[in-house]
Amino acid sequence: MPHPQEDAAAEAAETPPASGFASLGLSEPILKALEEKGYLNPTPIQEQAIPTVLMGRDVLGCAQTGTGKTASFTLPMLDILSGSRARARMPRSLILEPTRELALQVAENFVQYGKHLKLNHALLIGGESMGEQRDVLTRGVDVLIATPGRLIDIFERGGLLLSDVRVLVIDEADRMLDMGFIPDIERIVSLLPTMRQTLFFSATMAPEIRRLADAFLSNPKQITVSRPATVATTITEGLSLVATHDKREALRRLIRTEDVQNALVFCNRKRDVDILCKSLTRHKFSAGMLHGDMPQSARFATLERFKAGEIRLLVCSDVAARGIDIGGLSHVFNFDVPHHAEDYVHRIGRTGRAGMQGRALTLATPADRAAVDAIELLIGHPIPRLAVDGLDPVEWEEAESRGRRRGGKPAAKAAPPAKKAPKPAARAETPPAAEEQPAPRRSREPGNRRGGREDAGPREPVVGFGDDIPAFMQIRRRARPAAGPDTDGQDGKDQNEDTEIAA
DNA sequence: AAAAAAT
Repeated sequence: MPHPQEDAAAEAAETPPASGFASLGLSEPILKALEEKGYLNPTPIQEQAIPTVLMGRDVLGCAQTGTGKTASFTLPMLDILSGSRARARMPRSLILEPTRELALQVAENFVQYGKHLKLNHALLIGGESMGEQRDVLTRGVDVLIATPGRLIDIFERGGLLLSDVRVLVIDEADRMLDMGFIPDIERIVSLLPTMRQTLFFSATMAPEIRRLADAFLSNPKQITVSRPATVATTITEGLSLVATHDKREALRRLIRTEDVQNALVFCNRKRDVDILCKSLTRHKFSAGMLHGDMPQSARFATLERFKAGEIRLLVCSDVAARGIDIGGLSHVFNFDVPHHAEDYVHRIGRTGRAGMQGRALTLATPADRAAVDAIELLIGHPIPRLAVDGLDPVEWEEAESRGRRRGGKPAAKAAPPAKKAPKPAARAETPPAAEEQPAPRRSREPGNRRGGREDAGPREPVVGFGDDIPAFMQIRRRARPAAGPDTDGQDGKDQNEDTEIAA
C-alpha cells in the first residue's frame, strides 16, 4: 500500500504550488480565499478528504486538530452549499462540536474561507442568549455549528427543523464520548434525514467510537492521518517535585528561568485556576484565565487576548486541554498533575506544534506519586526531573502510606520496588524510573479500569492520538509489537499502516 | 476527584 503522505509529498513536488488546492476540485471563490490567506498546498488529510467529500461520499477521519482537519471538511462543504440557498429554519448542514471554543474556531473557518460566497452560518452554543441565535435561524442558514446541548434545546422549542440537513459533521467524537454526549448525538442524528452525507472525525478509534461510526456512516472512506507530514514536533518535558506550599513559588521561578513566550498553565480545578491567576497577576505576570464556569463572553475575550499576545500566560482548566489550536506556544505548565494520564498527553500536546520547540513542565507534590507513575507508564518513559533551585527539598510519599485504591491486588501496583524519588537537587535524572518502566505494563486487570470508558487494552489509545502524540510516543508505538494479547484487536487493520507513516 | 455541556 502506498502511504498517503508519500503521495502528498510526491505530488507537491510535481505540481506548482498554486494549483495544490485547485487540483482537488474546489471552486474559484474558495481558492481565492485560500490564496489570500496564503495557503497553497493541502495537508494530507485535506488532500484525501476534499475530493471524497465533493464526491458526496461519507468520511471516517482519524485525525486531530493541527492536521488541517477542520478545513478538510469546511472547504468542500462550502463548495457543496454554494450551489443553492437555505430556507428559514432549515439549515442545510450541521457541524457538532464538543466545546464552545471549538465551535467558534470552526465558525471562524467558515467566515474566512467563505468570504467570497454568500453563505450564512449560525453558531448555536450555550452561555449566550438564545434570542439572537433563533433570529439567525429564522433568516435561514446554510451551516449550523453547534454544541449538542444548545442544539437540542432550540430544537425542542421549535426554533429549528433538521429535515433539510444534507451534510452532517461529527467532530472530535472521542471527546464527545468522554463528555457523555453520545446519547445527545444519537438523538440528534435520529432527527436528520437518512439520506445525507456524514463526516465523522475522531482522534482515536476505540470500539465504542467505531460502533458509532458504523451506525452513522455508510460505506465511508477511511482516512487516517497521525500528524502534519512536514515537521517533527519537539516537546521536551520536565517534572519538578515540590512541596505543596511551594507550588506557586516554584511556578514563578520556572517561568522566570525559562524563556517563556506564551504558555498555558493547567490546573485541575476551576477554583485553583482562579486562585493561581490572581496570584500570578499579583506577582506582575501577564496572566488571564479560562475555565468552564466563566461567562461565555469572558471565555472568548480571554482567548482572543491570549492569541493576540496581550496576555502571556493563560491559566486554564482542562477545557483548553484538547483541540484548541493556539499557534506557537512555547510552554505548557502543569501546575497540577492531571488525574488522568491521557490528559497529560493532551495538555502537553498544545505546545511543540508545527515543528516548534515546546517545553512541557509539570509540578508534582509528594501526593502525586501515583498519578506520575501512571503518566510515565502511559507515555512509556520517565519524565526527566528538573530541580527548582532555592526551595525546600522534598521526597515522594511512601507508596504504603497511600491507600492503594480499588480492585486489583495491591501487589500488582506498577513498579513495586518503588525506590525513593530522585533527590530534589538532582538534575535531569532519568535512570530510576527507566528501569521500572518496561515491566509493569500488564499489571492491570480489565476490571481495574475506570467506568465509562470501554477502550480495549488499557494502553492502546497510543495509536491514533493524532498529531497530539509527541514524538517520543511515536517511537514507542513503532516498537510496540508486544502490545499483546489483551488489546482485543480493536486497532483496525487499515489503521495501522497509515499511522506508521508519521514517525 | 474533576471538567465539559442546557437552564
